[in-house]
Amino acid sequence: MRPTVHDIAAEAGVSLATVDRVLNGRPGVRRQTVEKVETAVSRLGYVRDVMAANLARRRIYPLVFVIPAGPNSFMRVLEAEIAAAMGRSSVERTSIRIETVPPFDSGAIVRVLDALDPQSVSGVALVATDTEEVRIAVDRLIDQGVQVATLVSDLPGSRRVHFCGIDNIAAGRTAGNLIGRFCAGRPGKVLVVAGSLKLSDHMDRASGFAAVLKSEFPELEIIGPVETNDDADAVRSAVGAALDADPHIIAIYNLGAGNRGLIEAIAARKPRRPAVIAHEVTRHSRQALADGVFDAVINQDCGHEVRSAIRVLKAYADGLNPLSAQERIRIDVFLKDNLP
Amino acid sequence: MRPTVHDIAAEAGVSLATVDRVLNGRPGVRRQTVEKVETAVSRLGYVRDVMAANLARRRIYPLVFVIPAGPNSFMRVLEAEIAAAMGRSSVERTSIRIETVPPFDSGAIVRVLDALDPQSVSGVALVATDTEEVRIAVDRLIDQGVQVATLVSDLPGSRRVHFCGIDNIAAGRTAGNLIGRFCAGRPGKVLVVAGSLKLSDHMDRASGFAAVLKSEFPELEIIGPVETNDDADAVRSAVGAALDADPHIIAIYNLGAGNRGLIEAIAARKPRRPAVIAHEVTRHSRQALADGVFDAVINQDCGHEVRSAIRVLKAYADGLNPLSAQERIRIDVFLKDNLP
DNA sequence: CTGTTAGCGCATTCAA
DNA sequence: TTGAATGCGCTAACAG
Repeated sequence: MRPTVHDIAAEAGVSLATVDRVLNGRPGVRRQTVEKVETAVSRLGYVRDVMAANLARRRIYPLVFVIPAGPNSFMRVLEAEIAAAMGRSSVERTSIRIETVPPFDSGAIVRVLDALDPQSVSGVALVATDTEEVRIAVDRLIDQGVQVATLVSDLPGSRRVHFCGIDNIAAGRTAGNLIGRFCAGRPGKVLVVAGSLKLSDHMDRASGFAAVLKSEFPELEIIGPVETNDDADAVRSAVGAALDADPHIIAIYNLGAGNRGLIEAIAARKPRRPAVIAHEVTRHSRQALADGVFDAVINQDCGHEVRSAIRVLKAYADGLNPLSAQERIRIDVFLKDNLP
Repeated sequence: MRPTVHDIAAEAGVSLATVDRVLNGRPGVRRQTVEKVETAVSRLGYVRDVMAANLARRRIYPLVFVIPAGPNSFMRVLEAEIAAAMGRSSVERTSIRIETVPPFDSGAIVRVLDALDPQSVSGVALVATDTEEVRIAVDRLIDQGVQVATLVSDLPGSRRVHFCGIDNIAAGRTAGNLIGRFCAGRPGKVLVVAGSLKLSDHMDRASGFAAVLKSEFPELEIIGPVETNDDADAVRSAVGAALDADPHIIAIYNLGAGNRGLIEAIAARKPRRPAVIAHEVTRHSRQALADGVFDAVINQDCGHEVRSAIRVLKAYADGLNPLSAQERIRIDVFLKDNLP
């Protein structure tokens, strides 16, 4: 039988309320008493029953997710995952709100962040654009006692408590490694397509990719990255133009969104067949894998990211820090055969 | 505010105890009353608070894991993950016991299964060998009301409630696809190494691999699978002999364990450098990826598998069925760059 | 600074 | 066949 607060109280010779105060780090207890309770705790090996605690506390965690609006399939999947989490909110004791903002619009993010009432929201998860004004807004929320985590794209230099996403440098390296092996020693050029270099995840992928090609596959030369703002039409014309202009392009790495445009540009230039790697499993990329248009897709499990964000935000709101192993998001590699 | 049993009781005009009886499907309630309660439930949209229920019930779930003993690194990692779960058992309300049995020994598995007291264990997870006697023992447990899930390797034809593992046919296909692309059209032979074809996961991988090579990479010819009982020394000599005997082997797929032997055999035959794919991230395979001896490792997250097994077994013990999306185990592909 | 007491939402005796 | 009362482990007023 594991020990309860009653056992601690008896062992320490104090009342339940005092035990509770110590356990929750509330003020109004003498040092002496605190220590008595703490020794009792460690002597009996007490661990609090979180479920009972939450039940008694009737605590709910008001959480806000700030994500880009627009047609980006990945972001829509992300939104669906957040919606799914809202469905579980009664059992997880959360109250989740989604705020969508125009993509790449730091000002809009800042406005949403600034409008938040720090009294009535315990945590915020946002897909950040990497700009100074967002950094300031995030740090201000932190100062107000709101827990903030970045989602998908990080905000380096800010004081966000956690980043729920993948190591994007490693993701870029992985893409580079795959492209290099798929080309198998054949020399040529690789077109790199990005959404926006104002996004730290895109920056990171580009640099990881370039590093691997330079050191391990020097026979491959990088063209780009060309910026498309994650717009499918822009991707289509950029890729089309590059392909038409340079017959030595034997591979393409799209490290941003707009896969639909990429697929169209390649389809229009059959039977030419570059090695292609893109990011995120969506309706389009899934189809492209099946059709043999894409060779591999690098993915982050956004369901996992959302669940992780919720766990992390709740934990920090309770003054605990989460177990890192559980919260690390994998860099998935999908071929057509191991698609989930 | 979400409705509670009190609200249901008031709405239906009955007492708490009656509501509870209906909710838990216990006998001793008139049809009339049952219906009154059920309409109240659906009208108010009541969902039971699982935490409060578990608190009141003081329920713990006695679980048994049956896994192979021996030096197989993957199994030792699996064991460590189970041990980690035991550490969480106070908060997860489980009581976990590990039973190790000699590898590939159906008789030993059956003995452990038969010795279980169905009254005092609510669920069993086992790494199954695919034989009739194990199937019978499992089905008998099921008949006795014990929930049984297979772990890592399935037991087709049995009535186990769940398989906690990957789709091994798809895993084999993935390996085939990667090997095919890494060879990039170059004709040659591929050596396939397996542990035991009495393991359904090994069988499945071999067939998936062969199917892809046949249909998509006909220029590659399969040698094997050679059986090694997952013994590293056996793998070393088998691979060494094959490599020495046939200079046309340009790739190796080890779909079983014993990676240490594989690494040694290849290292002894430098600078010959076949494309190599193996399974499971362990100390050895991790090092081999870093050294460039392995090109890719296909992995199943056994931490996820263990956690999933626990969730699933608990759910079935409560008469619920688990959410399939959360319980699907991914087929991970790791290069040296995206290793976790 | 410390203790008493009344719940949180649910399950479960024990009576009726 | 039904209901009243008690308690799970913990928190939070409210007193003292």
